Amino acid sequence: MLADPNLSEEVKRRIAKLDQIREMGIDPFGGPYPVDSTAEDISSRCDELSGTEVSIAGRITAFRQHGRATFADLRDRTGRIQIYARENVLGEEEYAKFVDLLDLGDIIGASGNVFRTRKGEPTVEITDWTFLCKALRPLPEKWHGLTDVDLRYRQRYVDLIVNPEVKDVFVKRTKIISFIRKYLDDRGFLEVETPILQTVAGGANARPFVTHHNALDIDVYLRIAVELYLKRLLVGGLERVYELGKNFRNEGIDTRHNPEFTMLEVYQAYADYEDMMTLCEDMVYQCALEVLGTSEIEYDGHKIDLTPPWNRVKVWDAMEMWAGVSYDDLRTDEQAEKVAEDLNLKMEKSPTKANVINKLLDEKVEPYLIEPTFLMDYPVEISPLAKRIPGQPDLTSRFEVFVAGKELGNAFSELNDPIDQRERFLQQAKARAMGDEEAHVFDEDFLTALEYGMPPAGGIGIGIDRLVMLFTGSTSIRDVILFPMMRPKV
RNA sequence: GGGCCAUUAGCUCAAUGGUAGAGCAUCCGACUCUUAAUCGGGGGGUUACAGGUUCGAGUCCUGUAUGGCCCA
Repeated sequence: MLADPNLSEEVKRRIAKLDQIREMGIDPFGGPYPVDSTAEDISSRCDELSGTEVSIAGRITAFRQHGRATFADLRDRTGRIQIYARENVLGEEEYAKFVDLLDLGDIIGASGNVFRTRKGEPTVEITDWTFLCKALRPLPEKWHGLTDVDLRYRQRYVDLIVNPEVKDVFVKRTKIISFIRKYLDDRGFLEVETPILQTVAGGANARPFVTHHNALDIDVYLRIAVELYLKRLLVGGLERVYELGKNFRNEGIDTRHNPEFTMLEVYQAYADYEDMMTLCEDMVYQCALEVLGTSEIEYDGHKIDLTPPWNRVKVWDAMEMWAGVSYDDLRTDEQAEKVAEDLNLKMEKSPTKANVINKLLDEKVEPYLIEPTFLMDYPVEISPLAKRIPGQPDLTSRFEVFVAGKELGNAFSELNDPIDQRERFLQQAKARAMGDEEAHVFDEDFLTALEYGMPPAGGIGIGIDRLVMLFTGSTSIRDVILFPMMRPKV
């Protein structure tokens, strides 16, 4: 940085100040500081603390100078507090240091006495202060903050400094995740960790990232789901397991997709997809009460009540209602092709029965599911890991759950018949051979596991980023991921 | 992948094809209860990048880069 000849005047000025500060025997980058209060403490207990000495630390975000007295804003993790420096309190020399050496963005430690100004503002009149870190770059404008979305995502640290509401989103995110852990732990679920580097990336329709292990000299994939590993644990007798972690899918980036995202998967032996519906609606509802203090959320102009029970609609009923297509119209690939043509569907994949059904749901059904809704009983062709419904072998005990037109989760009664599972994998292999790169890969070891016997189970996957979007009113996934994927700047 | 839009001072934004500006930040001066403090004065620009048209381009054209929105 120091070698860069194109430094702005402001940065040059601040670098020059470093020497000045050091010459005075002060370390501009400080050390530990004995903090005993926070901005929030002082604001909320101002009258109680009035006249007592407090010690605080944080970043200076505004100055209001008045000659021989200066007000400044100091931000710490809890918020903003006003500090007041007066020449006749600090002495001429210390006050001059405060005015001349301190810049917006610097981090300081300060101690002084709490009081309330005439206008009622909780304030610390400082008697002593020290540099904890000199900032070499200036902060963005105080009023508009940083609005350039490109910069906000690339330099989230600046975004967090100047746009306080950004932090609120991520605090909520953390609370949501903590709540989910507690909810599941309390019900006897065991949190586990399964491989992120996998030699067979299964459990979902998606293209994986490929990397290479040098010592073994083999390509490995970053996981696209944890499903097949968690079900191996059901075989092993871990009857209630969950994993909360990153999945990676090699796909485009838009307002709903980031190549790495956070997923929750839960498996419960001796349960089925009905139990997963109950778990899903209850967990999300309780989570909203805990984190938001209400079960009513507002998202994208919609008022949505998360109170159970949520709507339950069968896929084929929804198809008839929204797309005007019935089960009998879509029995074969040939019929599917005709439907795609009649409805003028723009298919990016070949118009097979499975692809046309997916497309119809995507375009004609899902966007209209605003109230929390379980869309149930998916066709077997697009549900290769779900159990068939007894007496209706073309359908599976599977649901996807939608809120505000967005998919929040996917769940089913887990297929535990190893022979049927083998056939499903073979079907997927066929689709793969036909060029569908997102079709499931054949996993022989998973079949071996099933052959040892897996208890009947319900399983659910919930997209945590989507849930956080819903709870925070964010319309872009990038607003709920601290460091979203960005193309590198040259 | 396609279409549209954006990119100008550290930040937020202006500027009929004709001298690149404002607010905040910064610097100098005044000011001891301000809070977007106020008042006076100053400095700061490869107009994203590379070409082209033109007497003259921030502005028009072509391409590239990054981002956003919509479509697929």
